[in-house]
Amino acid sequence: MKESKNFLQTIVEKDLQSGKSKEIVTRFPPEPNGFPHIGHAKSIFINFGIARDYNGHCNLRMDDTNPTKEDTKYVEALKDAVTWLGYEWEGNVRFTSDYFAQIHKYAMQLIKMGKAYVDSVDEEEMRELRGTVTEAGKRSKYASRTVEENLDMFERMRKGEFQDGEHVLRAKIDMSAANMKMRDPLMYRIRHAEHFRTGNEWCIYPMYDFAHCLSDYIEGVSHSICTLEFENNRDIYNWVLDTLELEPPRPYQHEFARLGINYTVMSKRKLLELVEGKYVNGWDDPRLPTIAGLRRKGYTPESIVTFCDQVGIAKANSMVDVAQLEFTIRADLNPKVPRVMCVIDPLKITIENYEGSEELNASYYPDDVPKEGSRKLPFSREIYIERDDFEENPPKGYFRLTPEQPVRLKHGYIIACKEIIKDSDGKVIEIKAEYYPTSKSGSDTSGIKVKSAIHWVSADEAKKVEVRLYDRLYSSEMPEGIEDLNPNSLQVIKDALIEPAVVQERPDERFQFERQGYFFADPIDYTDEKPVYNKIVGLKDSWGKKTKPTPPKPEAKEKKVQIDGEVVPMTSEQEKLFTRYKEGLKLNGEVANTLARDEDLSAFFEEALAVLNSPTNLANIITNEVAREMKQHTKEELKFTPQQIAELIKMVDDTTISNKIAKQVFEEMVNSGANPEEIVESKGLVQISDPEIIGKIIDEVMEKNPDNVEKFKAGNKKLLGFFVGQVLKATDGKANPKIVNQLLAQKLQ
RNA sequence: UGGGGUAUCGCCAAGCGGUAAGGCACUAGUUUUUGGUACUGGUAUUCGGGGGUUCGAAUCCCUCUACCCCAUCCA
Repeated sequence: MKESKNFLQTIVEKDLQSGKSKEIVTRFPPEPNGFPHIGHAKSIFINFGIARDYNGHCNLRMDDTNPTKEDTKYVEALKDAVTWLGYEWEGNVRFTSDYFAQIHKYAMQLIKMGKAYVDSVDEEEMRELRGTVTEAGKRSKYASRTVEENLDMFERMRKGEFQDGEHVLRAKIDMSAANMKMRDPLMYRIRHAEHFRTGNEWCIYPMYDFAHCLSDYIEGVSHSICTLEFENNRDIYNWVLDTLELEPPRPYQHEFARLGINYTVMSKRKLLELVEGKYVNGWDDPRLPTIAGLRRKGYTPESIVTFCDQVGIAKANSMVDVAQLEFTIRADLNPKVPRVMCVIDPLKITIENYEGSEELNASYYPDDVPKEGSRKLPFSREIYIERDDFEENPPKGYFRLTPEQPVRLKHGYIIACKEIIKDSDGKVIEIKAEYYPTSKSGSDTSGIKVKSAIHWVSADEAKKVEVRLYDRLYSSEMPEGIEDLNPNSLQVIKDALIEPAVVQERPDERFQFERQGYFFADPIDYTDEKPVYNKIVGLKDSWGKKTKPTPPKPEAKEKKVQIDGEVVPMTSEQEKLFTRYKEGLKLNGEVANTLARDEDLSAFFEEALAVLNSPTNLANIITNEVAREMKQHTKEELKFTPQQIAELIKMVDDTTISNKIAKQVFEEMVNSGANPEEIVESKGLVQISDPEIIGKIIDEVMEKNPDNVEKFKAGNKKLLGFFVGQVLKATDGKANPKIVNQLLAQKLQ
């Protein structure tokens, strides 16, 4: 776990501490109607991760309330994804369909409570009656059906007496609710369809909004974590559980932002389009962000979990850079996998002064990877190197083979170019070279310095393999559709050449092909006759970056010019109040403005003012602190009175307490409703203004932070705030900050 | 045009009235028989804009702006 907590962990800890939750129970509740992708991985990571972190448990539940879309093959894929990522669900896999009978009972209970009714308008009419975002909706005439009628109708719905769409069960909430979701939401609809688990047992199916909260409740879920788009549904979630008056403990819903990654797509619809349109080769195409695709490409579950951890969990919609994902797989594989040599685009080299052959001993791992293992590497007169590793007219900074520049064959000898052979088109087809017999790796006495070591394979012993080079699926950072597809996202190299040990010994399934990247033996197409390797990710390539600079990222978007909108004009009433506050009471214009525009605030102010004639200080605390409390709570919930605020400010006025203490006292008043004077007395909050006492504390603080004293003296004036903070902390906030500031400025000179 | 959210570096993201964490990316250097890795440094005088409160504001208040979600018998 990272050091900093995410907001869900904060909530969980708070709930555990307050006793709101006795035990942490989460659930991963996908609808089995599509293949899981890395977005699901994030949800799995969050739900299973939180359960693990707080010694709770996590259920795997298939939210199978819509029989027309779901299928058991998706159930398997989902289970597989969870297991692959290294998590275990509690008990059996749960299904919402397991709870159909119970959910049905709850529906009947709601009907009996008069909180649900059978509606019989058609879809179009229902939409009209629902109203719009700005206009209230209206209830249909069927909303007035009696409990008996509703019970009877609902029973007949269940028995299958009606066609799809003829009737629905709706919650009776509020057709004029500002939250559209609360305008009598549907709870059951008729669907004469075969369900993949319950078959034809039911012909009515609960809607998400009714089934989800109850399923969570039935399973004893404590924290129901979902994505942001369900924020509006939270009201229904709570309404159902509250209205049914279910025994505690009950679940609470919390939302986080779904994962977005650039250069790819995550929506079910777009993914389906790619697969069905054959733009990719099935759900496990390595270019896809599906779990199956990532897995086939060679990603490890560890790297994906790490990725989820690194990108964090928050409520801001965001788009993570694929580079972050690529980093996690490199970091995971680097210390784990063997290094081998594979030439993808071969160029023949004949070493003219070498006769015979030999076997070089080569470690699978570089010195900085503490793993054991080596193989024999055949070396001979004819070898292949990467075409890129020779340049007749090298650019500046080129370290590889050139007519003038020798290079080391990794694990082998240093060679130098003698002659370049070209075909009729001028293309280099072969290099005649010579080697330095004394330069053998490990026993080099030649004294020749080379700028780099390149990979190679021996011509006779190298094995032909297929290598599939994958690049990002889309060329656009935020792809819209198939027109943004990257035409070069897949490059199949049929005849790459690999050193023999890799396919003969098969020491691993993942490798680093030296200087090229990480590769994975394709789990499906690989055969001994035709080995196939998928490129997982390339190595970081700072040379490639220099030579072919990627199209410069659209440069830092300019700071948007902010246009001030129009401020709503004041009513004449407010205008009058404003003038009185500003002119009469000499209040700051902004403060007067805030006060005048808010009826509750101004009323509160007037009452306090009647007790204490200190308009400025009263207005300040009321437009700030009191305003905050009034925003967060209803008037009835407020535990403090205007008179008490006046009392508080009186103590500020006569310098008994500082502004800072006043805020502390106010917090206490908010919580306990106690009198300010009592709070000050019982907590001994009287302000310390004695320069001698404060001076001593300052000395102590300076002694404890000599480096910061230095920094301050060196010119880091920001640190004054740090010192003030330390002194205040040492006095529990009681030191008079003005005096602290003065004294500090003197002492730190 | 209501309601619900969100805004901190190129991309993520901590922070909850007292010195602007961290990761990716970028960049400079050291090590290196991978132009890899590792290591060391550099990267936000400023938190969407403007005001206000305070000794002190990314954090509290007011206001404006931008983006996302909501009017499926989908989830």
